Amino acid sequence: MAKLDPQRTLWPTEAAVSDVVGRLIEFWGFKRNMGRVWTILYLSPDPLSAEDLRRAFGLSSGAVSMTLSELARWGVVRKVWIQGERRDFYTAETQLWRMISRVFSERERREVIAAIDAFEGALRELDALRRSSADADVRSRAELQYERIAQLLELARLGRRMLDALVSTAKVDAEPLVRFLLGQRS
Amino acid sequence: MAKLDPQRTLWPTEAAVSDVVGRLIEFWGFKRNMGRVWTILYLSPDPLSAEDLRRAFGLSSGAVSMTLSELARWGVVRKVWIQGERRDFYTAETQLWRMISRVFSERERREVIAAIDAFEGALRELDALRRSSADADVRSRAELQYERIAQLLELARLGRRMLDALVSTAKVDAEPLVRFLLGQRS
DNA sequence: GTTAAGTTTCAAATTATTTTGAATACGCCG
DNA sequence: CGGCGTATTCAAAATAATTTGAAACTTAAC
Repeated sequence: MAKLDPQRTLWPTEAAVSDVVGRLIEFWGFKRNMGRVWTILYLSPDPLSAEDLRRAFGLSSGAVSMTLSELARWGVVRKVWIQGERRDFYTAETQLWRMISRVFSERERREVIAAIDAFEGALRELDALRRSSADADVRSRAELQYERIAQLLELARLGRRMLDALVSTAKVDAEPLVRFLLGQRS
Repeated sequence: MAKLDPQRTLWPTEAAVSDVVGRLIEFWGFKRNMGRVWTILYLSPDPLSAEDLRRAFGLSSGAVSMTLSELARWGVVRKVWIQGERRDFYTAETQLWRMISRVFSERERREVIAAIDAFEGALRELDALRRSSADADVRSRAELQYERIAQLLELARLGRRMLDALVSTAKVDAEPLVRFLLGQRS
């Protein structure tokens, strides 16, 4: 019914771009197929069905289903209703910046916060130790470790601030950050 | 000979911190053991031998050797000579910021640059296509893809600028960047 | 209510990564 | 040179991650 043009085979540029995005994303800790599937949706003028994607990459139906639902969980792909079509169709989120900030705020932030907690806990224990231990060697080792872990903590907090800045910037508009970075180099 | 105190067993804080760093680093695309080993070296007052590390984590000698040489390749761990000791000893790079910027500049940058190249190549092809194709549908699809890939390219370039800023900042001193980020939030 | 197209799930198979440990290489010392 | 203590390498084993495909499930249409 919908005048979709379910392309059978990928254009060379589509193949190349989806591949490079897949690689980038894999490097980033996601599955390569997530990047490839997202890219094809992103480059498609119309929403595509699971079947279209299956054909495009020669994946199994199961793999496509799982990849799509994972992409949906990250909010980078959406299901869309198409008038008079039985099957589901999918589109990519096209606001790149929003996409990235969502992932940052959900995933990276969680990791960094866990690290911060662990560092803080370790600092507390080492502080107790350096005050209470009878053994001078232990005290001095605790001292050193305290200093070093404090450094790690500082770094982790910097990371958290960066993520927060990125995310809150993205909520409004990417421009300010972009402009800052441009300025930085000149 | 050297009055090292090759601890047999890790302190709880060492175990906890090395674990969390391992996780963070794994998340970042390195092996967990790289993070754990680096951390123990970082928290040690004296250089440690491969054997010390093997014992600390219960790894095989092969694994330790490989982990250390990988860490050395990334420049985050160094071999040190110890007077009158036969075996090799290792210390961690303690300048965290320098460490990170080295990894960024070598690894992330490579990836981003590859992506930029691929995007530029795709844009050239699509440009040719939208000018030359006889088929209006093809032209309009090429048009759309051109726009979208241009977005990706812009993003990738932004990423490259961020990495460059980070790295060049780190070369001198992390402070400016830190201060900027603090300012950003206030 | 039944059928059929489409989707999701999940255990098993495949594939990729990491670890082991024995063999080999290295380097120092007498 | 030869022996000893270590370090490195690498094929095989273990483990982890991904993919498959068939069965179970959902939902729209009749």
